[in-house]
Amino acid sequence: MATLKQIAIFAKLADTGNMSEAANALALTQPALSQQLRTLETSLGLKLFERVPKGMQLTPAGRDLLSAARNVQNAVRDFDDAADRAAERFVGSIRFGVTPTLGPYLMPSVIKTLHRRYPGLRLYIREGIPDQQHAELAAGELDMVLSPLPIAGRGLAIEPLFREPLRIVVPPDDPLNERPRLAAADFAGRTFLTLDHRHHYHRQLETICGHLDATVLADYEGTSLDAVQQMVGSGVGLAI
Amino acid sequence: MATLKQIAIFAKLADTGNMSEAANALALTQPALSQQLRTLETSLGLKLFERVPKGMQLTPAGRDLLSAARNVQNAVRDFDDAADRAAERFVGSIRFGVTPTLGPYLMPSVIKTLHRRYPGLRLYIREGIPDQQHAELAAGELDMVLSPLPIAGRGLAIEPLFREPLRIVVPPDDPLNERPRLAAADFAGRTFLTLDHRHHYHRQLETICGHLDATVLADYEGTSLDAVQQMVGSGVGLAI
DNA sequence: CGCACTCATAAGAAAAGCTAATGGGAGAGC
DNA sequence: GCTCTCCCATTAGCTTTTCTTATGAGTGCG
Repeated sequence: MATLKQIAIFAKLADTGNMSEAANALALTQPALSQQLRTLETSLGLKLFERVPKGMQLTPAGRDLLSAARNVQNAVRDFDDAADRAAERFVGSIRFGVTPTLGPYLMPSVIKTLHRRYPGLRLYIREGIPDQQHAELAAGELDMVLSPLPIAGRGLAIEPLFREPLRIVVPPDDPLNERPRLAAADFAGRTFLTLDHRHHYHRQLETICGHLDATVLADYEGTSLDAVQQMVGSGVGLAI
Repeated sequence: MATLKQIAIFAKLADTGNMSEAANALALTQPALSQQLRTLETSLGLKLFERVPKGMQLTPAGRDLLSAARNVQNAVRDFDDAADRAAERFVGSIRFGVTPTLGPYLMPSVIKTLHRRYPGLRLYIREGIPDQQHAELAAGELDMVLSPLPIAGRGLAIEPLFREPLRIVVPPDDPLNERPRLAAADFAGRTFLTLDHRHHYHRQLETICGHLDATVLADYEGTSLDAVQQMVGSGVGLAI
């Protein structure tokens, strides 16, 4: 029997035409998505996608099924909405903590959507260090938090939203740009910029630099990724 | 996140108002259904049913959600139907083996439904002993089989449909009818009627009679449950 | 001819789900 | 008023499913 997850995978894959991309968008890994798709195709008894070298392409049968799949997703969304209304969630105020590494990029559209769908909702958004916000969450000073995983959750409801690959930021005149492919050794001795050291991001970076024989620049700890990127542009160091 | 199984449980429970009954109809046990319902109510953040002494009664919130739940089920059914059409299943002929213990009671409505929804389908129905039909299935002489579980499946696709409790059949003038409650010892020395000994049902009965210190009547092996019931009525023995 | 991008597969680990057994509470009947 | 009976809830252990990490294999491109 088809599951909701399989239907979500089917729909997202039809949108992206790319397994890895669809998997990231659904907070899964590519093999997990591959398996689920195979399970779905087997249980339906038909092939939904043609595997072409550059990705996945809907078969005629897949095209026929896609609208039915979206209908299912809409029906589920309506169900959830009805539950939200019945529980009278999304009225009153919600105190929402976001991390500076994600907030500036996601919140604008989130705020817009929430305002449109829940006019009775007042949203208080506060940026801050994840660890501190987790403490505030536990203390009841925040209602929810948008934060990088993993989180040590003690009684928290955690919902993975998506996965996102890390990328290295290199200034335009850097010799690394000449290299066709980068290996770990290429970064030996280089310096990386970071955010405030209490960020999850900072600890990740230290781990990575340990593997790379690179150092973390201690002088400056920015609070926004944009600032860090600017500094990379002026040649102070690299960033991730 | 709500799952399709939880939505099915919600809907069936609203129909029956009784957990055990809903569980049987969904081929589950009562605790499994109870857990899933609790998970659903928790994740929705609201109580769907009021637990009253005589069963489960929809709350106002539950009533609001019920139609949305049915919409989801309809959307899924449409999806499956679209898959069936795309795969061109249900055209041509299907050879369908049924066991005599289930066939006479289920097939009439099944046949009607299939004819209505798939006019292009020709259905050949054959009654027979489960073991023999399993062999025919493996040999490609049958396409599908309706049969009691469990089945030793070697490459078969098995779909549990429902659970059904066993009941004891006692003739009207039997002293057992006087007893308010029956214990295993009450059946010591009694005789039970059975079907053909190759039925799964027969083996079940032998196991049960072993526990009860009762005997299985060897003289007659009927082929239909109705016949057995008739014989119980004429005082030949008991049945299950 | 190797590189870079796909998706598929395998093995081990983690999580979810199920069953069987049991408990507890509220009516119904004697 | 007491017991019986019919509910649903809970627990513990097991089975099944699902995920992740690591790896393979095919195809177009420079």
